[in-house]
Amino acid sequence: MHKRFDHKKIEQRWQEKWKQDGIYTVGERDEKKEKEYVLVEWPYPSGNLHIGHWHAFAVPDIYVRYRRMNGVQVLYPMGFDAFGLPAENAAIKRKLDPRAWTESNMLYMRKQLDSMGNAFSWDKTTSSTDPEYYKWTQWMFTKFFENDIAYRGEGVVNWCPGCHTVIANEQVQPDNTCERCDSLTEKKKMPQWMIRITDFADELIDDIAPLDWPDHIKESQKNWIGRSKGAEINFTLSIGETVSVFTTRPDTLFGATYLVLAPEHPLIQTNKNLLLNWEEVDQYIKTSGQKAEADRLDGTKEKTGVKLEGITATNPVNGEKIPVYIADYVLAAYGTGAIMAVPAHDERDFAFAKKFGIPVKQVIGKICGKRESIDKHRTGVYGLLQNEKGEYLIQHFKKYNYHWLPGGGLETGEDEEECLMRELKEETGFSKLKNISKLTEIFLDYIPRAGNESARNHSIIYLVEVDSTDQKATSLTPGEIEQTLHNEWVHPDKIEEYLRNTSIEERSEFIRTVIACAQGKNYTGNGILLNSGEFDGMDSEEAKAAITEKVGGRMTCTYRLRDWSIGRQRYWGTPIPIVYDPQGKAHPIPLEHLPWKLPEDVDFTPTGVAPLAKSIELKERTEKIFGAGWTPEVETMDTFVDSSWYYLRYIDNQNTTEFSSLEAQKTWLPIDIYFGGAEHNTMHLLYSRFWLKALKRLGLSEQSEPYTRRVNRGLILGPDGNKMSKSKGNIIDPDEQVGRVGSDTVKMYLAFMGPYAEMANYPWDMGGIAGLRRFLERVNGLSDHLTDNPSSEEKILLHKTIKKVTEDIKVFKFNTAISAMMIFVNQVEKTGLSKKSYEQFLQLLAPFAPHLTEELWSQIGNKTSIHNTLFPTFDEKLTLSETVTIGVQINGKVRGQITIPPDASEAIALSTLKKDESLQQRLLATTIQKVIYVPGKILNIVSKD
RNA sequence: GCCCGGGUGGCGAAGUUGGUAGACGCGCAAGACUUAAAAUUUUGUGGCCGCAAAGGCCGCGCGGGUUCGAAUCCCGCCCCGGGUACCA
Repeated sequence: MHKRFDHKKIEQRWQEKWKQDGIYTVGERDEKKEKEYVLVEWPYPSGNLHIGHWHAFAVPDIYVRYRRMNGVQVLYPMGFDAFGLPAENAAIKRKLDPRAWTESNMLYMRKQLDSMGNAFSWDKTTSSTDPEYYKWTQWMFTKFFENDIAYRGEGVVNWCPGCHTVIANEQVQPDNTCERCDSLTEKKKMPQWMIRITDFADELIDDIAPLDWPDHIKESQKNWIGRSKGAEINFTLSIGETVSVFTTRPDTLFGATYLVLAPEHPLIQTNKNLLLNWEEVDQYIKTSGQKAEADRLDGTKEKTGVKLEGITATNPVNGEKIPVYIADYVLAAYGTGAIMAVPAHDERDFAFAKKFGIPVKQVIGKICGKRESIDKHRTGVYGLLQNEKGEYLIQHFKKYNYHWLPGGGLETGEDEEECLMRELKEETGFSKLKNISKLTEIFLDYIPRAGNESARNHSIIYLVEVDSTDQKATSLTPGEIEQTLHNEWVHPDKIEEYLRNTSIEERSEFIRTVIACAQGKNYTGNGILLNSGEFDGMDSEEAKAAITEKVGGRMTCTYRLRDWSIGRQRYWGTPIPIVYDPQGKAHPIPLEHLPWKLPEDVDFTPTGVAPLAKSIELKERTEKIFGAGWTPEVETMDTFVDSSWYYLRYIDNQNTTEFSSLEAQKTWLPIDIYFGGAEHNTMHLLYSRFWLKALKRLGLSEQSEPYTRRVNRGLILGPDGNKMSKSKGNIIDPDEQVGRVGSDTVKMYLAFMGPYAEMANYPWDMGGIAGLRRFLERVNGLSDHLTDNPSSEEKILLHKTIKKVTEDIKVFKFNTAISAMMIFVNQVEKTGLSKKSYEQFLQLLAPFAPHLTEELWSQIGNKTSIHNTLFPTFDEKLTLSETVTIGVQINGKVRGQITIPPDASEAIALSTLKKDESLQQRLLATTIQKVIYVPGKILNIVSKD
């Protein structure tokens, strides 16, 4: 029965009681219990909790409470990531003190967080802006500095010439202008505080494997680091300099037809006097300097570049003189900032070479490679043309697409081979073809035909020998090479062996490659070397090392990952704890002077000078402590630094002598589950993983991976299906919702929207939340259905429900857990339930609706909290069904159903089937050919009319 | 562009070691209660054909394939979202 309740009163009563009794206080580690560290990403105190915060914190609380009720000591801390740009912007715009603004926000948001009624471990809280926190951020930085993990280097920034300052990527508009003053911004190299994360790149990749993370997150991390193995090879320039290039494909060195330097490459500036077209080059450097990296790498845009007139390079492997270009598709920060370009085997080089008329030289051949669309050339005939050297050229003959279909090709009196030979000659222009023979045939596809039937089609590969006197077969002109670029000559023994030993799938793959070739794409895979002197016939992989060795290069790895630039010319951040002596040398600030506090006498209006440089107090403080002429570092740290170690502070937040004791780390780490948004899957996760590894290297931690498990959640959208934003006016205010329907309802609605660990988008639905409120009101009325004569069905249903809820919580499918409880309530409202079942049901619901269940729990006379009871368990025997209804299919179409025991034999299934009249009628009309019976799943009768 | 996700009724979704597609909730429709409305409650509810029942056909972004059987596996596309190194 539906029964309204006063959620405000209930929530207030129990939140106060819980606080009073401290039931969620973690305190010391209780060794009698299992531990679980559940972490959620700490919020930025923007001023108001939004509904996304509820989704992020209230829903995992279900899991936390479930684990608590399993007797686990759960750590579920919360704090604030409170440094950052918004506070500073508020300060500039509204003339507020960033600290005052931030602290009042935190105070208010703390109240809002309390309204969730979560089992937060508030006794372990911390905040990045607390001097007792950033003291340790600074201290760790000084340790990194002393151990060469942090260093003064060069980084690329967005420079706004109008504001005379560095601006964030976010402040750069799509047309590369500054959002504040509309000046055209540029990329500028500046001295920067850097962290040597690249030193840890291998560990960061290799240690991912054992983690219990979704594969796609591991994948993005690996891709972000982007380790590629390759070689560094030196090319000598005609001006006497040497350029080192990085290539992942040293095996293609014979195919290098030009060299490309990044526009920022240092050799260009040092040799500008030798360039015959310096003005043009200089102009190009300036233009590309304005482009965003993503634009430079955009494969759909036309490649740009400038030839360096007056310079050539020598290919070390064959002495060929090749031209040198600068082009912005080469990045200064990646590899050596210079590449050898092999247009035949790299798509970008190919596009560039085509545009600039540079020769294309093919040096790799292979049978299978990159997949391309097969829609246009689904089927047809493929010839392997064999030249006098005995090599094969794979050729796809489009003209014959329909040759083997009824009504195609054949002329009177011709057999298939004669027909093919005649048409091949017409198609290829080869006049002297001989000895055609069928080599293999491959099922490629079904192709639709007029009417309903489809024809299974063959693709057929013929071996066609080309007469050696046929000029065309032995010397293709450059134009023809361009045209049939990726029809590859392949060594004969390889191809025959390949075709003999491959599966249908691999042969299909082969055909697809052939099709790709016919479409004029270039080939970027591995293969067998051609046109490569003494290396001809060698396998790509083998050739990589061999060629590198021959030219005196070295095998090496390079990473897409760059060192982490952490300096910010901003006020509201952790001050970088460095002072400079009168000679300008950097010194770390010793622990006794930490926290090195943010000065307060600072004007943050952007004037082109870092805000801290304007502080007289900071300057005086520095001189007072370190001596006359000493100056402070005026940059603050990237906020990603603050959030790289907060989980270490939570577990030892009162420690005044260490950032986090080894003992605390041993006790609580690693974090068992880290809930968070997909937006943090690459950078934050990588930075914080790095941080722990760096600490370990310095002996400050014994751990090497912080997060055992990572779970991403989806995104809550506005009721209109769009992302919530002020301008769209579709923001759902959680306070308003909680005031209207209560915290339990909001929490359960968020949990009910969809599976939690799924990165989907969920629009807010006002009707949907009303449904959850109704459910809770029915739960509130459930005590009216108590009966002294419970049925056995009721008990079975309860145990099935416990089982379902338990299993679903473990995999964060709170939506289906709730649905199971709804089914339970729907049923027992009709049939009644025992007091014992009622109690167990409340316990089952307690993690989802902590306030209401606590209230009802006390109403039936319990004196202690429901949240300190043990979660119900189920009896497996009671959850097993005696019968199951399965579908009956006839030729794969569902025609009825039968009810039989789950483990019934096929004979029983069939005899049951015979009792069903309408099914029996159908079967009598046909001849049964085959019976497929999967117990508990399906009975399928395959028959023929 | 590149990397990583997502796409199933009017809506949120269930169902994935291939086995009755649409549980549960919302919405909608009809009935009960009520002077009336709200609330509550009962029943129905993927689409099309059919008065109805029976039944049939079609349906999981699109196009193909494998299979006795495909939302699920394979191939090729389209659309939407997140990240892209100074937003956090």
